[in-house]
Amino acid sequence: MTVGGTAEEQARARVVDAAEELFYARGVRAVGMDAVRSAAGVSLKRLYQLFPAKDHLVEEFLRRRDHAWRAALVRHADARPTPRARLLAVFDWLYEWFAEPDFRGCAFLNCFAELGGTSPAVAEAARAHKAAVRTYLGELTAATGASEPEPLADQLALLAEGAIATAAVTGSPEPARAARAAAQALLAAAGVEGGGADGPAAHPAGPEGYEAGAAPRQAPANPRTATAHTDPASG
Amino acid sequence: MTVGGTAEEQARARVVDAAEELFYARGVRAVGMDAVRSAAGVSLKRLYQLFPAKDHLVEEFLRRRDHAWRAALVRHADARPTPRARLLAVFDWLYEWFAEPDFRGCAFLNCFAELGGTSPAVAEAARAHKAAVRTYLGELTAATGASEPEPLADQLALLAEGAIATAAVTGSPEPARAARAAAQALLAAAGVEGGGADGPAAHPAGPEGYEAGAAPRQAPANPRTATAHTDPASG
DNA sequence: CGGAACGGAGAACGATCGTTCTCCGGCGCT
DNA sequence: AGCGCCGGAGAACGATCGTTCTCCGTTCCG
Repeated sequence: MTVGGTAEEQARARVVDAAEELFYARGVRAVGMDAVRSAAGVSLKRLYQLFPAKDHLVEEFLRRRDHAWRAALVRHADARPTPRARLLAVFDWLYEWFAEPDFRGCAFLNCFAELGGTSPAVAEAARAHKAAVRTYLGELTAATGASEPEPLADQLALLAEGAIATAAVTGSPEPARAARAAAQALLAAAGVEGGGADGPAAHPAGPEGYEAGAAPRQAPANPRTATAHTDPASG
Repeated sequence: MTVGGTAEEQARARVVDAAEELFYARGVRAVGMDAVRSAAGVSLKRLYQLFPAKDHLVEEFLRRRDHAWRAALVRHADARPTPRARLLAVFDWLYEWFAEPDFRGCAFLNCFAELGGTSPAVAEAARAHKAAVRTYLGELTAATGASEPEPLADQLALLAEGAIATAAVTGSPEPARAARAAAQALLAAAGVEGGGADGPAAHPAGPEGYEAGAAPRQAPANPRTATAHTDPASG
């Protein structure tokens, strides 16, 4: 990890990696700059050369997380052959994410809860992230040919959001299953039916049509702690 | 507000009122004990007599919020005549709550995000609150006579949870409407249909059958900042 | 009326945190 | 070799926070 690039880029990457892990696991305010420093293995002086204030580091953390998280989601979903399968794959991906041992909910929701009341920048980052995800779901929904895709996408977004929050507090990945089932019902009610089998609901990802090519691959989806499966990058 | 009871009880109530408002608006760690002290109008000495540590105050805040929030929800929903109307009324009540000017999401989710990673007590409080809400939705769902009430209740709970989170970050109460529509679709798919009109979806509460009697009224649902409507107690 | 217990106001203390500064060893250049 | 610069390690500083302590006016009881 963090190979290539100038020394400064490597240092930045290591710092943001460390910050991401610590901030996500314990919350922003519970993590001191010194903890980031020692986890990243840089000197305090260098840390402040790279990020003149903790706020900058937090914003960079959120920026990176947004890119990596959405890229991983898109990569997983866009590998499916049909629009309906892509939508349902979103919930399969959530299941994998929830099952990761260090899953602790949505980093944006967490930061919003902690800092959104006092930091407009964090509030805006959370809002932008959620809007981007909602936009992606809107595209997937429109592609299904549903009669009214926008309200349906709103509803599917709520299911995903609720699953994330519920999985976080309960510690169980099951909410992803329930959300998937609900999404299926809502799609059916909107006239979007699956061919025969519904694809893999019981286990992670099906073997059908990976590398379908449409994935934007916007961010490198950092290989830190690279997990075996398609790496939900824990956003 | 906070009339009756011994002086100690009044002081406790004022302190928890102040803490609730401050913790909810700004987050727990962003609020010092001194801010609670001056907002509650008690001396620091008395504050520490009542709550020997900040953790105790946080836990009391969550305990009170859980009771008040669920009591307000139950009071609103149980006033409706049919099980199906009660379930949908949950989302109407969410709409009213989201529309309150100082709404900032679910206090339990916020505290979990901020402290759940380091405080097992807070994590457990959040888990218990969500479980209690889910149980209530389960009862309402079972009363509709739906064929498989438990999975359906899971899905409805996800919709409510997602609506709360989405309303918090977007600042709009609309997610409650989207969640209500989705709930209606899921109920219909489960064979639970409304008689004719769906009851009041466009505006707060219908005038039908208040004081239906089944409301547990477990907590006084503190009258602080008493809003005009049925007081969703901002949980 | 005297004194003792009590409560309020806020200073004080120790810890932590974000941020800056100092010191020092190593490296390149002449 | 001698000199100067850069980066690392970590001490230091000021602010804030949770918690405790001190001081002082009031009040209640004999």
